[in-house]
Amino acid sequence: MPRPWKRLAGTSGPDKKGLSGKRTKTENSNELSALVENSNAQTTSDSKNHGQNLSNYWLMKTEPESRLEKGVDVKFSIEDLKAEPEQTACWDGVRNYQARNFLRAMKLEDEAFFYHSNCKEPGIAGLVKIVKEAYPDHTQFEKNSPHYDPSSKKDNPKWFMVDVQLVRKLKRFISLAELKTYHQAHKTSDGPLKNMALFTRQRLSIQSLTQEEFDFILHLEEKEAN
DNA sequence: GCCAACGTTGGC
DNA sequence: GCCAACGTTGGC
Repeated sequence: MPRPWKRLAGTSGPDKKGLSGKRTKTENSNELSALVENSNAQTTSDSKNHGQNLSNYWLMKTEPESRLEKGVDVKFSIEDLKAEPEQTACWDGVRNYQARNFLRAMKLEDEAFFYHSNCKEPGIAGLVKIVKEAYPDHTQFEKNSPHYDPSSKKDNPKWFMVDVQLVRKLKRFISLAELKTYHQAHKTSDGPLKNMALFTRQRLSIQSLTQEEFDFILHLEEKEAN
């Protein structure tokens, strides 16, 4: 899959409109995954939201260090997001169906962890929220974009993006190494991170989290780093 | 529709 | 920079 990064919001004026997410407190992520996972559905199956207002939780990977792809720097760190107008950016460049389907399942105000990948210190740097639901990713039509997709047609776009806004940086950086320690421990203790997608769906750039996973990770910022 | 070859992701 | 994991492609 393509990279997760995104790039500026400038090109796409974020707007807001709204709705709320859903999520039942049971296995959400699993059921959500089941709904969303492999379908290539094109139409925006308008949200399967039974009128609940439960939120979904996500993890979105981005590369905080410079790397050129087709001559274009794909770097996008939490500091880059912070520097954007309204601290908002569009999340372009996702070129994997499963990740795309998650993007399309995101609802306004859903929260996501902002994850730094492919870098010196991988891990969760901050919290963002969805401020614009899925709409076509314009970079798929741009020949000079590293994410140009000649097979995608304007009247039937393949790839989508959302806009995210910084909520805040976490009080401390939560490294992949730390999360992995918990993941390993939880596999035997039946703890909240035992099935975390970061470890079980290694290469997925957009992942969904259960409420338990989200809450557990968020509470880690209050503790000392291991 | 199988599956080998190939390309990408991303930690280390 | 290496390379394991795993998604995608395309021949058959």
